[in-house]
Amino acid sequence: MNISEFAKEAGVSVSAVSRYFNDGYLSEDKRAQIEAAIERTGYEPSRSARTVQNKVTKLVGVILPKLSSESISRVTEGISRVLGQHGFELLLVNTANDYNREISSLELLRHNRVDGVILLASVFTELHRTLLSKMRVPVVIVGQQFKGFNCVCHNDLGAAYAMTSLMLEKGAKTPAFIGADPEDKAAGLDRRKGFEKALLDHGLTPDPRLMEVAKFNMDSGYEKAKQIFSGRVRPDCIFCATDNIAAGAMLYCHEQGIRIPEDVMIGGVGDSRMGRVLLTPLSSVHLHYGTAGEEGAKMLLSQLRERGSVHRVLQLEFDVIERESTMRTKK
Amino acid sequence: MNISEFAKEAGVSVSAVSRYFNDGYLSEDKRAQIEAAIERTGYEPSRSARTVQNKVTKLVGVILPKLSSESISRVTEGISRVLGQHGFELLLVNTANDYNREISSLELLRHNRVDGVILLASVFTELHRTLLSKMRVPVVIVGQQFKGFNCVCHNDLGAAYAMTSLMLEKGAKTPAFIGADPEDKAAGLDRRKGFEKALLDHGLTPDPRLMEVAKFNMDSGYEKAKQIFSGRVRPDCIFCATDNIAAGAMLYCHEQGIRIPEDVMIGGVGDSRMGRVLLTPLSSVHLHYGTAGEEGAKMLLSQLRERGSVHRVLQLEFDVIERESTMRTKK
DNA sequence: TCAATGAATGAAACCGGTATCATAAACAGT
DNA sequence: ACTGTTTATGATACCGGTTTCATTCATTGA
Repeated sequence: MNISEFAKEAGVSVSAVSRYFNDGYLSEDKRAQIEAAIERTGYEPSRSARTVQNKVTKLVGVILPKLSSESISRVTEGISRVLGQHGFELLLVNTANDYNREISSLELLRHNRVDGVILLASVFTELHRTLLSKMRVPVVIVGQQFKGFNCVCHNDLGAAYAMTSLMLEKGAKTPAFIGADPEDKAAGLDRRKGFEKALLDHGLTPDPRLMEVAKFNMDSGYEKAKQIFSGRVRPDCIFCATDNIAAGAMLYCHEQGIRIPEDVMIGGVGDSRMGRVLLTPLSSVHLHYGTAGEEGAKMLLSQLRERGSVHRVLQLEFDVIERESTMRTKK
Repeated sequence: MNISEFAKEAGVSVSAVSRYFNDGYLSEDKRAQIEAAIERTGYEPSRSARTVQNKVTKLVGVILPKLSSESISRVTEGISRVLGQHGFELLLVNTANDYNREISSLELLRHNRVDGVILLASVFTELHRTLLSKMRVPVVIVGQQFKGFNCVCHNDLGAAYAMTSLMLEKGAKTPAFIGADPEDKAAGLDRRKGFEKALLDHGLTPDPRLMEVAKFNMDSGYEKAKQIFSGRVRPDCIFCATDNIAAGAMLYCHEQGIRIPEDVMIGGVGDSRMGRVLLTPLSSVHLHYGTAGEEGAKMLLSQLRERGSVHRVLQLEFDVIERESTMRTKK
């Protein structure tokens, strides 16, 4: 059923129906007639037809590298919470960590289809910059800081610094590091910088033999821990850039009979649910993923209200959560 | 830029441009002219305008109760994989376990906006049936079996039966059960039935004092384990309807010095990543969540091709994964 | 009493596309 | 040369809405 059929059914003009759905001048009786007709027929105006005219889709594109990650799903949940409250829906694009798909989905959303975009990317390139600045709709980046764009990010450096310091202050002298791809500025580079800064501030020098780069999963953490422990220098604590990596490292230690925290302390970042039930409960840094999603969504909404307003960067702080894996008594 | 401006820019007629994007008769030179003009201007036809005409949105609505669950995110990943390959995108609706939002999102997607719907619901009511049968677009239900509709589900009963049997065959005589809401037919009711059937087939009778219903999280599993162990009858194995519940139960046992698997075996369902790194690695049943999502998407695509084809139900099988938590030697 | 104001109304133009249609040109068959 | 078929083309109606516009009608103020 289209608007003119419906108008006939309701005994009013097409314009009146349109006004009903768009808050125009309309007498009470017509309003009532239309409401009654809706009750009878279940009529609902076509979204696409409306969009042709007023350019509003009430849809926000969310581009993410994968779904089955606790941090990402928490962010997305935050996004959907806030956008839902404002009558927006989510167009989800899962790039499956594929650089090309990330680029092509940006292309896809460039003109069309969505009112705004929230991007959860890990690695940013020049092509990103080019595409992002060509976007016709507002964009907010969550989880990374990218100059010249609206961002909601975490204090990754501070988080790594805090966790490393915690271990150093418990007496660790030969700290190891298992990090993530440094191309990923937040989880890779900044967390490494935080680790290194903590060492320097405590009178230690980072030892490259005790520093490894892992992938974002447990198995990789396991492998890198193995590599570190097969070297000459034996670490007495390991800072891992993510909880998943830490879990892998912990698994290796348990297998080898290396005691946690007596022989080696382990600290992670992310405060994942898993960390609490690990072989040894894992000390970690809680990042406010849900809040990041919510704030990202709010930022997008405000951009939607006043286009071209100044770019803002919101950095969220963190909480250190200490559990058994760093609970040494000695100072 | 709209189609007529673009047509002028390319030096061809509006019809030619439309034909270019819709595979009609078109000479090679015009095709080339249009391609060149696209290169210059970056023109792309408006989705909404096309939709008004041909009623196709290339959008599939996915309704789910939450995002931050491993099983759900794996299913969704499977869905997005298959739909993406066929040029569809996902309109995600997160109902946050809110019954009303589930209903209202079905209403929302009823006429408009999407070409099809994939529903991951936990509890089905009569209202669901009414709404679902009123849908103008094809619907596929994933994770539950709901008579008269297209479904992709797991063999929940078989999975529970297999895991329980595994423990019984290792000599367990007083099995306990921590299940989920029986309103949830798949994870609640069927898994309980599987447990009970395994007992009966092994000459045992289910003992209501050893059966509890938990929420879908660790804390609840912890509480219910506590409740069971504070009763008179002490179990020698616990079958838990989900890995999360099992993790909570395990946590309680460790705290109380109850040894796993020596004093009590524990088995779960879902084969979550967490299970592998628990205090005691957890035996579980692997359900093919990713495949379920993929098959659901394929089922929807085939419905989209031939509307009104017969309803089908696809039940996926499972794999029992044995880990330490049930590794007793004695028969 | 009469102009001015503002609410209410429907016809028609318009949004940005697609589909239909009549027509032209090119080619083959006889 | 004449007809029939295929390819190619642009004007135009149409999809289902919104918005503009001129017009009517009821108030209000002077």
